[in-house]
Amino acid sequence: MLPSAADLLHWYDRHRRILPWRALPGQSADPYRVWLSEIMLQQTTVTAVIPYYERFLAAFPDVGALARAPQDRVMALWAGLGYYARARNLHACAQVVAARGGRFPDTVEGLLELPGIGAYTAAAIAAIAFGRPVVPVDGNVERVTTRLFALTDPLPGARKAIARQAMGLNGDAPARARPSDFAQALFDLGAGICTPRTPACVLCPWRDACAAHRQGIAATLPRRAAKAARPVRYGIHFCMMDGAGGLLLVRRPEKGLLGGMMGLPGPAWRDSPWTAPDALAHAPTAPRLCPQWHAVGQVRHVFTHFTLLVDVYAARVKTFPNSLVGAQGMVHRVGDGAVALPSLMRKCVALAQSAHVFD
DNA sequence: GAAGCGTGGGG
DNA sequence: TCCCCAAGCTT
Repeated sequence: MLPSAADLLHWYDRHRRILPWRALPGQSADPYRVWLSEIMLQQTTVTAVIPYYERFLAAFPDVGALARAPQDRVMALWAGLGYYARARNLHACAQVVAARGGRFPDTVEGLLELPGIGAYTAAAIAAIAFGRPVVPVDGNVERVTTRLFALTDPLPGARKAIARQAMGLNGDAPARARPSDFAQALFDLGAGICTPRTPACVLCPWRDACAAHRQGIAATLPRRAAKAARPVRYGIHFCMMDGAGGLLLVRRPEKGLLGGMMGLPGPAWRDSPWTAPDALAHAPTAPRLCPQWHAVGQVRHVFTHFTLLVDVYAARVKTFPNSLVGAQGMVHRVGDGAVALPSLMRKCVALAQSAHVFD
C-alpha cells in the first residue's frame, strides 16, 4: 500500500503548526520570508530560530533593506545562531536578489544559483513560495522516507537513494495540487510524529503504509555510519576591560571557524594544553600598559568536529592605548547587544565578569 | 566523497 | 555527563 498524499494533507489541515514565517491557510507565502526562514533553519531547531527570525524581520522588512545593511549589523544580529557562513551568504544573496529588482527566482534551477542555496533550500523555496511540485529532502523527509520504505542502508551513503524515493512521494494528484502544503506537511510529520527517538506511530496518518512500522523497526531508522571521535583542542583568550566598561575585541578572519565574527584576543587554538607562562606570553600588550592578568577559569565549548577548552584570563585597565586598539581590535561596551560576538566568546566574557576582576 | 562549519535542547 | 542531532551548504 502506497502512502496517500490525501491522508497526509488531511492530517496537516488539522494539525499544522503555526510558525512566524508560515502563511495562513489560503494565503500565499512571501518568498523573502520563506527564504530567510529556510536559511536560518539549516541544521537549526525551530525554537532556536524563532527569536532570530523575528529580530531579522523587524530590522530588515524586505530583501532590499537586508541588502543595504552593513555586514557588521547582519553578523551582529546572527550572533549566537551558529554556522556563520550562512549569514555572510544571506547578505550576499540579498544583494544579488535586490540587484534583480528584489524578486527571487521562481524555479529550482534559478534558486540554485544563489549563494547559500543548495538542493534542499532551492526545492523548499520553490515548493513553499512558488508552488512548484517538488519535494525538499531535509532530515525530516529522509527519516520519513527511510521508515516508509524500510530503507536500511546507512546515512550518509544512502542519501541519494533516499532522495530518489522521497521525490516520488508527491506523485499523486492531491500532492501535486498543493505542493506548498505537501512539503510542509512532511516537515510537520517528521517534527511531531515521525520523530528520531520514539516515533508516535499510533498517531501517524501514514502508519498503514509504513514498512518500518510493520516490521517494528521504525525507531531504529534511519541508520547512520559510526561517527569519528571528537578531539579536544585548547585555547587561551584574554578579556580586558577599561574603566568605562569597554572590552577589547578583535575581528576574526572572513573565512573559517567563526569567520567574520568578533572575538577576544588570544593565540590560535592548538592540540595541546597551555601552561600559564606559555599563555601569558600571548597577552595583548602596549607600551606603558602593565595589566594584572587573573586566571578566571576554563570554558568548555563543543563545536561540530572538536571540543574546545579555553583558559580565560581577565584584566582591568584604566584606558586602552590607541596603539592597542588600532593594532589589535576595537572596543565595545559590555551589554551592547549589537556586536557580532559568537556564543563561545560570550561565555568567556561571562566567566570573566563572574570572577569580579572588573568590579 | 569527505571534511569543515555552531549551538542548544532533550533523552 | 554524554550522546544525539536540527528545514544543509561549500570546498
